[in-house]
Amino acid sequence: MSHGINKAILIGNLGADPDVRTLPSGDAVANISLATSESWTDRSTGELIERTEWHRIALFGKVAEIAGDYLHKGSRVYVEGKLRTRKWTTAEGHERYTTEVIVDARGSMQMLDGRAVQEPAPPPKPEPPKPVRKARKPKARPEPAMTEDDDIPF
Amino acid sequence: MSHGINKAILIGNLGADPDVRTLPSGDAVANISLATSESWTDRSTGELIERTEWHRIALFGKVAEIAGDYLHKGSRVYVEGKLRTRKWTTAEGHERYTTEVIVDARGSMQMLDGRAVQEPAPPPKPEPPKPVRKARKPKARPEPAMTEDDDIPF
Amino acid sequence: MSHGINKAILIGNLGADPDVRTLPSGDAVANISLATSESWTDRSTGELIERTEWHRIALFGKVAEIAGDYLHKGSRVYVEGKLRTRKWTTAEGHERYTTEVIVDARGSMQMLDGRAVQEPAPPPKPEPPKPVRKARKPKARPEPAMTEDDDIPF
Amino acid sequence: MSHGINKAILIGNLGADPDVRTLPSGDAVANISLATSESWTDRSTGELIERTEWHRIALFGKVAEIAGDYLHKGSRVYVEGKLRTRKWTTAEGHERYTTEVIVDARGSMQMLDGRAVQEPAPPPKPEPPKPVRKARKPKARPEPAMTEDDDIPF
DNA sequence: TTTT
DNA sequence: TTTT
Repeated sequence: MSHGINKAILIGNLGADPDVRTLPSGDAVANISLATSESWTDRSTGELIERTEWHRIALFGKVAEIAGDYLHKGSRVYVEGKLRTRKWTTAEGHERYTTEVIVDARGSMQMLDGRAVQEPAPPPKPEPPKPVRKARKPKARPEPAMTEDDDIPF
Repeated sequence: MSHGINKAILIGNLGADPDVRTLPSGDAVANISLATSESWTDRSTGELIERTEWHRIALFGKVAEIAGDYLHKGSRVYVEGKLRTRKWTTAEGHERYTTEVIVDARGSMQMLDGRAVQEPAPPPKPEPPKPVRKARKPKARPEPAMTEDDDIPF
Repeated sequence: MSHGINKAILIGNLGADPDVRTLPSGDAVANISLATSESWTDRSTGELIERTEWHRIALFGKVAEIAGDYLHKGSRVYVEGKLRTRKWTTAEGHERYTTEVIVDARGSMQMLDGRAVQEPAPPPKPEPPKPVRKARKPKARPEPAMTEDDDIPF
Repeated sequence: MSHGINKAILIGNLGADPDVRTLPSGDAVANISLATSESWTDRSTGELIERTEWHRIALFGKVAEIAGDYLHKGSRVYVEGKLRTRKWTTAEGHERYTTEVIVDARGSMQMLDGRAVQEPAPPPKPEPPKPVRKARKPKARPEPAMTEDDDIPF
């Protein structure tokens, strides 16, 4: 029952370790800062220009736990989510707006670094929460066994 | 030579007529405010919730001109671009950040309303041969009348 | 636990009414043929060229029911799904491969036509019975109640 | 002037080295076979299922040359292009259809392997700026030396 | 500020 | 035919 599409697709590297917290509901939230960059050659000078863009990403639920467990500063990830601009208040009481990419059960995150454990694509779920509490400790998890038996058309 | 993907895909409605300006370079810039909305049923109350998200879009060049010529308040559009957060200064001299979706020659915009002239032709490309046919010059045609006797493989 | 991204995003018009069936499991499957087109000006002749591409889409579950209820020949839709190439056998016993865009609970479909609800379809023509289910008559659904006073940043 | 969106976004691994050819026009074409996979846990048996999908990709022009120079069997890549189903004829004179993802100047390809490196990042900070700086000319053979020491605000 |  |  929604009209409209709101989608962001990013591939970039984390500027710092994820900031993981647990909501009162028990759900995890992970905030990460992701850098994407593009470069081009200046037409007049001929020099190569590079520009880096920083994105604020907020992951919720299962994907937040995975982020907390496996991502770290420098990690390269694929992220798919939706844009959300939220209002917040500075310490001085001033209102500010920040735009983030929200990755919940409808979105997805995938690690693109060498070795990594990802996540099964879970079905739809409603919405992301808000209030935040404390961080949680990352835990090392074993690699899951994989099976296969594909039909290969080509 | 860029590493990273920075992509936003939106379908929504304009909250107001486009604000079109001309840069010193002569290029056009169109700013639009786009609403996307999503809705879901609250699990506890069972009531239908709707949430609207507003996006700032900045179109450049040819696509900005098209926006200025054909879009208006209420128009539904598809927009593909990249995220960019830029710093600006308030009248009081305070710094602020705003995130926008930039639609330039690498991005695209398409009108989804009834009648319409859509997107500018894509950049140079070495296309492979294909079943091709001529089409009439556009210029405000009535309805897309999307039925044809194209060769349908299935 | 998946590595890789497999995503297709299409906006186009249906070449025919959806073909809706019910699986033994009771789940619905809707097959639609979707046309997307692109056009460009030939560099040498200067004439406008248009090319139409036809896509086979298979929708599953809830979205298949919606397709059956509201889509018809000519409908414009947004579709997001994954590519799948499947093997099938011709009446003569020859193997063939067909690539489709699969839209399941992880994908999405959205109608882009003005009014979602179309007029009742014409009476069915005499045809041999099959595991085919007629698309249900469009039922007028209640307008989603507007709630929420979204915080509007701009 | 095109109406419709036809987009495919894939991240996967090459099943074999690229097949690169030169068209009569002098343009390069590279064909690659890309595997994406998804996995899930079977609800009844509880076992982990994995399914691999193979995609045929045809790259044209500059991106085809890059593919030929740097990609090889096993390479992980991001690919964005459009779907195209083309007719061809078997040695026995039978018609067949094959769907491919076409990556031309409007599409894009990015290598996700090896040294697509991250760098030592500076300490975190509150707000997202956006620096622009020069980067060195890329060299043309060995490895795409995709690395930089971006200034990271977080 | 949009739209359904 | 890839990868984890």
